[in-house]
Amino acid sequence: MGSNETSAPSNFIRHIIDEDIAAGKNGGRVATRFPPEPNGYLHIGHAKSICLNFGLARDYKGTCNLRFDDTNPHKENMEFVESIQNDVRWLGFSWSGKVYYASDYFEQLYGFAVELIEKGLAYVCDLTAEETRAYRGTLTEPGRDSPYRSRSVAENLDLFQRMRAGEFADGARVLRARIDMASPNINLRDPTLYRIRHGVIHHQTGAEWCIYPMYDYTHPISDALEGITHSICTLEFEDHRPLYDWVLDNISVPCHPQQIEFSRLNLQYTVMSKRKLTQLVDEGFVEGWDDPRMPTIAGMRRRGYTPASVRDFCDRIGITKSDNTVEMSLLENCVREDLNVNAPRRMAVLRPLKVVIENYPEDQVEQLDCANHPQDESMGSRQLPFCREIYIDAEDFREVPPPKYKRLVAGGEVRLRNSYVIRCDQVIKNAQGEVIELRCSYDPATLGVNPEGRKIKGVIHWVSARHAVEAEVRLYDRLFSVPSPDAAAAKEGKDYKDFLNADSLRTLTRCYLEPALGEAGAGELFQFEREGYFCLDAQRSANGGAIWNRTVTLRDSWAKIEQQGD
RNA sequence: UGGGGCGUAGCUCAACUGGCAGAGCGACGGACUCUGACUCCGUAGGUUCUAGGUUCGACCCCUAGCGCCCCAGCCA
Repeated sequence: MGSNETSAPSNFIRHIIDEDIAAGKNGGRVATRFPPEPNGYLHIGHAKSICLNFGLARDYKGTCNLRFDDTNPHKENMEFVESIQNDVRWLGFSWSGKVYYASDYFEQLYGFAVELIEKGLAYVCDLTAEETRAYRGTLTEPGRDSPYRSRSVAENLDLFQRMRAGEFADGARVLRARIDMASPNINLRDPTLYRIRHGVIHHQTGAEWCIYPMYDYTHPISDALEGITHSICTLEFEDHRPLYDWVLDNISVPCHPQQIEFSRLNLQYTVMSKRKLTQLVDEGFVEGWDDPRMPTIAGMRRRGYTPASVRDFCDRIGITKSDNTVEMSLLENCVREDLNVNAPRRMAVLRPLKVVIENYPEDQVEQLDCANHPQDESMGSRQLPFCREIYIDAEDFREVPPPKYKRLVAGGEVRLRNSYVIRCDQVIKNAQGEVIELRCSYDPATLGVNPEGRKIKGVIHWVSARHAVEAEVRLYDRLFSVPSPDAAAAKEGKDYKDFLNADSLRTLTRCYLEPALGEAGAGELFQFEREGYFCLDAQRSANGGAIWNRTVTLRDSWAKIEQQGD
């Protein structure tokens, strides 16, 4: 849990709630709900909604229900039901009471439909889907009444009962609200309330029903039945609010929740629609819903994001009604800020270059005591073996250094982090002229102290070649090569998948880690000094070795300097 | 050419409902440093979508435009 779990920043929804409380509305009670459909994994956009709804309950001493909006069994399943609960819990929230399902209300929903029929406000319509569309009219032209609109109450009651009894085939009839086919709001042109779906096994209700209620009908009633006070959803449902209110105004429910809409989150260099994420998974563009490149909660967890960092992010982006696309750097800042404080330091060499310290005794090994965190003594220390052969990162040596380079160069000196100062005496190359090994010498007087009379500017990380543990390291980059894949696709007449970043995953094998990392457990996070933050994957590599996922790099001002030099 | 929304710094959001337009992130510069990290200090960046109007005074109120998003599932 985060260190400073205060209440979230204010926003227009909190203003509304403040006013409601001041006015004594709902007896000062605040009840929200998070209503996902179990047809996919939760993503960072859902996290925004979760933090909002559960955060409201937390800050106003109210309640927040977890309710599955499970009215379309064709697309839903238990894997999603379970992953969603998992992800909400992981984010650090607990729902009030039991887990709710819209399907819990199927019987009541049916009863309210009968009530609407009896009031002459709903009718069974025999139009096909195509005919219904044709009768609906267009954005600029009104629709026409269905020929079945004026059926008698008795006939509607009989037909609806027989729909439930399974007498009619899929698509043969639907139950529709009787509102206004000429409404400028298309959602009010006699929307469908129930459709027939034979042969699907619902994950909660099995084969009990062959008619299923629609979202627009189910949602307001579920909210009212649960005594929700503020029903918060995203902007695209704004047009549906009159229908939400119409349903509640015309049936006998105990209360009338207020629907409030806010804008969904867009994040640069990724996509957020469940349809697209499903496609990336199903068509194998990523390894699964929890692929660390995915903007899913499961993916971010596997990548090494912490719950606190995700919550912090959600607090910082705010809640408004404006369309928005948040920069990836904000998300990255949130993880770095958390991990900088909480992740123990370790050393790992990702692109090994052998270094032999020729003046160090062949059979000697020193155990160096190293702080686990430079600013936090309470994190303790660990032993780090040092010997004659070590590995450094190939990037930390240049035969011909670029300007401002302050790592190891031929004939130059550098500080080995937590250890001695060494000087490069000889560069050994293979037949192709590639540097394959360095011969160095160390200054025994530089352990824990700076050398006399000269300033060593560079500090590089290293591991003992004799003691290192080997591992696979996966470096992740943005999933897409453009900030807004959807916009780019639309503009260039391509598919969003055409903008997938081919280098979003770089796998490094034969990386060498300091021995202490050999004892890490799955999910553990460390800062590999000078490289970034890394998380041990629960999976093992093909040869049974450890896999470390890079959560995020360290901020890298050298990369900028280097780029400017080019 | 219907209906519903939204326009404040590069990005995301504030601005006590009419009283000197701010913050976080990012960018740039510097200090410090056994992580080119962290931390610290500083700088730049605004016609508040535009044009009128009301007012002593407008991001806020009024009028007219402009731009962008959403809606024609028996999806949610």
